[in-house]
Amino acid sequence: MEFPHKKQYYKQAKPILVAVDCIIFGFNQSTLQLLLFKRKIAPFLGAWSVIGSFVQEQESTSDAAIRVLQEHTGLENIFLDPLALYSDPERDPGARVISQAYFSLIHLEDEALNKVETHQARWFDLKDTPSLMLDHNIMVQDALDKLRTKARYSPIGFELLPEKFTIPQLQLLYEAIYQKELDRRNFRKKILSMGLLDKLDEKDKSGSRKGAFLYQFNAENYQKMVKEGVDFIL
Amino acid sequence: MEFPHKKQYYKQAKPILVAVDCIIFGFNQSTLQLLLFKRKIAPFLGAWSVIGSFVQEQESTSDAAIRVLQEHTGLENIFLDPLALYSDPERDPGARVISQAYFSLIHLEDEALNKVETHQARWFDLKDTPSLMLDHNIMVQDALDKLRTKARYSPIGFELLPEKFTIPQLQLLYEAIYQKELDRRNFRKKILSMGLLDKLDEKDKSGSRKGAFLYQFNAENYQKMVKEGVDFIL
DNA sequence: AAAGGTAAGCGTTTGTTTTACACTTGTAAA
DNA sequence: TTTACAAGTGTAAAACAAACGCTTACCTTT
Repeated sequence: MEFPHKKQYYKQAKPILVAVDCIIFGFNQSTLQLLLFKRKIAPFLGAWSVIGSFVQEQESTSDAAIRVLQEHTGLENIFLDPLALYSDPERDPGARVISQAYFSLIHLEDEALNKVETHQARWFDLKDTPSLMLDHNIMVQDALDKLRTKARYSPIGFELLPEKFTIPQLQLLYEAIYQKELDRRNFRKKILSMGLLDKLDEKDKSGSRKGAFLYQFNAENYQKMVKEGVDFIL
Repeated sequence: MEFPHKKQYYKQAKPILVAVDCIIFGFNQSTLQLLLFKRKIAPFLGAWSVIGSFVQEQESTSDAAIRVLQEHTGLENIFLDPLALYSDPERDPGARVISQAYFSLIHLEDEALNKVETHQARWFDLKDTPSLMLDHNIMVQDALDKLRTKARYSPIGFELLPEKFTIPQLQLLYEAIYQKELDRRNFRKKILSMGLLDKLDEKDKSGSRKGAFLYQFNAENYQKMVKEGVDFIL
């Protein structure tokens, strides 16, 4: 079916500015980090905010989110999860703007750290986050809630760690997400029983004299589990 | 802070038409039902679609969803859960329109049934759903997936049943959602152990000679559970 | 008035998962 | 070669889930 004259339909409706905002979490040693940058346009010029942009005419909101992440941080191939649409008519005093928020988790390796810093973005320890403009504080809180929920039924941890990681590292991450301590032995047992980790021959000795074996996430098995509808509750 | 001249900001950005669509599920005896209506504007005049509308200048998307549900069905005080934002530039050949979908569950009592039918909307058995316009088929599928997921960690069942209901009724509902049979005795045990049901003195004798006791959902206990972070996995 | 049929409701047994906690191992530094 | 310390293994008790047999209430049929 062809619609050569798009403009003829929906004349009575009033268009609205649409933006995307990305709440990006990273994990470093034992703390969650949040990616922020200094706003470059008025109003709120110079205020801290999460990374965002307006949605252009020929892109979906997820395309826009991918684009803006690339523009502001140089990062690519990052998985973005829709968080919520923020649409209060009064949320932005600059204009009627609705914003689709996305959230994402990334490996905090040296590369990611450096790329980001050369693009006017900055990592903050989640506990030292400055006050953000507009409703961005709420977005971050919502993203945290969603992160915790999501961590219960999806192997989210692996998105936040480097390709090779140790079990104690993985545990620290879950402890940071849930904000509570877990039993070392039970954690190991449970996570290994899922069959999602491939043990490597290498050890990481940065954490102890003995050193801890490195593991890799087995994405193939994970796909199988998802297909079979298996739960991933930690 | 005052911004008397809203128009001066964000000049470079291009506004987009924003719509809401509501995927409304009901439950009747033992089958899930879907609320649809015949579209009244071009393009796709006369096609079956879920209930929707454009978002107006001074309302949030959730306000718009509540409004449109009221306008099309006469129903009020319905809980609407955000589903997803559909933003593909090509999704509507009539214009660039993005749509925030909501989904909701309602009690299928006589009142709701009748109200709806006098407002040009119609209930379909989920299995007999006609093909829908645009991406509405996808929305319905996404809503179903979300319904199943949500049913795992939230006492969603109670939204779909009348105020007073029997345990066998509740079980039929869960069986319709999960599409599989559950053990009568274990279901009863588990659901009662949660402390979310208040037993009444009345019986409903429509289903059997013996009759089944009616129960009510205890919203207060549920709030407590949510606050304490307890899971509700069925 | 008694017998029969049927869904509602209750309890027990068995197997699995979670929790709690004690002990052993490997390695760099003293 | 001893020490310190995180990494890693094992096990018993408790809680939970799955499977399934039996009893109860009440209408219908005879």
